[in-house]
Amino acid sequence: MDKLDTIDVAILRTLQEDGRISNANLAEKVGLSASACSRRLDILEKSGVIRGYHARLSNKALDYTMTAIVHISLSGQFEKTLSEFEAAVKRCPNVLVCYLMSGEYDYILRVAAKDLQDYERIHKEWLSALPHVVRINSAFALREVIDRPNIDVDKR
Amino acid sequence: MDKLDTIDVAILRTLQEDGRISNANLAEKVGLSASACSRRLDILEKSGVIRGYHARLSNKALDYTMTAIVHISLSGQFEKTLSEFEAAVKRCPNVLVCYLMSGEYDYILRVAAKDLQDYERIHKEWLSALPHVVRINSAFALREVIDRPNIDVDKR
DNA sequence: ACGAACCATGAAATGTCCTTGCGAAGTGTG
DNA sequence: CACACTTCGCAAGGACATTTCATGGTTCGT
Repeated sequence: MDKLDTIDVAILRTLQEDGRISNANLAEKVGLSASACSRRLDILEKSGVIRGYHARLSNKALDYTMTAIVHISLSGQFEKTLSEFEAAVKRCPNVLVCYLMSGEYDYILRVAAKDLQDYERIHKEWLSALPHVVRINSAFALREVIDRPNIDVDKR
Repeated sequence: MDKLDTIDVAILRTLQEDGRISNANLAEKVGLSASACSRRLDILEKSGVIRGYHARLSNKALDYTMTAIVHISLSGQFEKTLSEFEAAVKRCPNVLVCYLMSGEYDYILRVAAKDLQDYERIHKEWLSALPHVVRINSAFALREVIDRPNIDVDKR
């Protein structure tokens, strides 16, 4: 993808807000004909600027009301240690986010659980079983203040 | 929404993976006629189980390659203190996630930046300006190991 | 300046899709 | 059994997506 012009950004911004808008409505919003809009969208998808479309589900409706932030330290920073840990953590379905970090802890995880009892199970079955871990620190989210899927494209 | 049956879960799982699939293809995948599928989808959307559809953009393509995790402590836990802080943090477009937490820090933020210089600007213009803050701790993500939009619906 | 190559566009056409109405089949209850 | 209730599939009409094609604008090199 060479570069994004004003219309591309408008398309991205619109699809960020409503990923299921029809091509016809999208075209009208960004001031293009349907055909031109369809072609540009095709390019944006194929070039990788748009990585996919996803339904955002209500965790509440799915009974996942609890979010835990878990800080983890490993016994070393060797590449083998890291990759073994990462392979294991990827297998846990309750881990939604995992970053290798600079700073005090090596990894930060966001874990979804149904309730405290469910988290206890996850901690026992998954987190405790992760290799090379020397320290785990769990904290629980009391309230979700912000949860944006992406940064607003306007601000790029 | 009363409860989700097997077909509902199949619909949700499919839309989580491909939020822009046509109703006809979706119907075929879950083993329903297009009309029945369209009606069920309508119910799932209106009842709030599906909170929206969003295009997932390439942060790389948008030049947002840097992720910072910011821990923040406030001077108190009074409701007024919290709500003033939250109102302010919501205005910063670079803050993608913000949780009120139990534990050592009061809030955890995920912040998107273009590079270290951009983060310095965000820190100066936004984070330092947040009210009631007594401690800020920034750590940077070296690698994104996992980034799932939702928990896999199968595992509920 | 001129023409060729290139690119993005809008209009039109065609095939597909979405939604609504309708009747039928299944389920639970009095 | 009879009734209410729900969900289904089918069909039809209108909306939509995508391809084709001709046009206008821009960028080159001569």
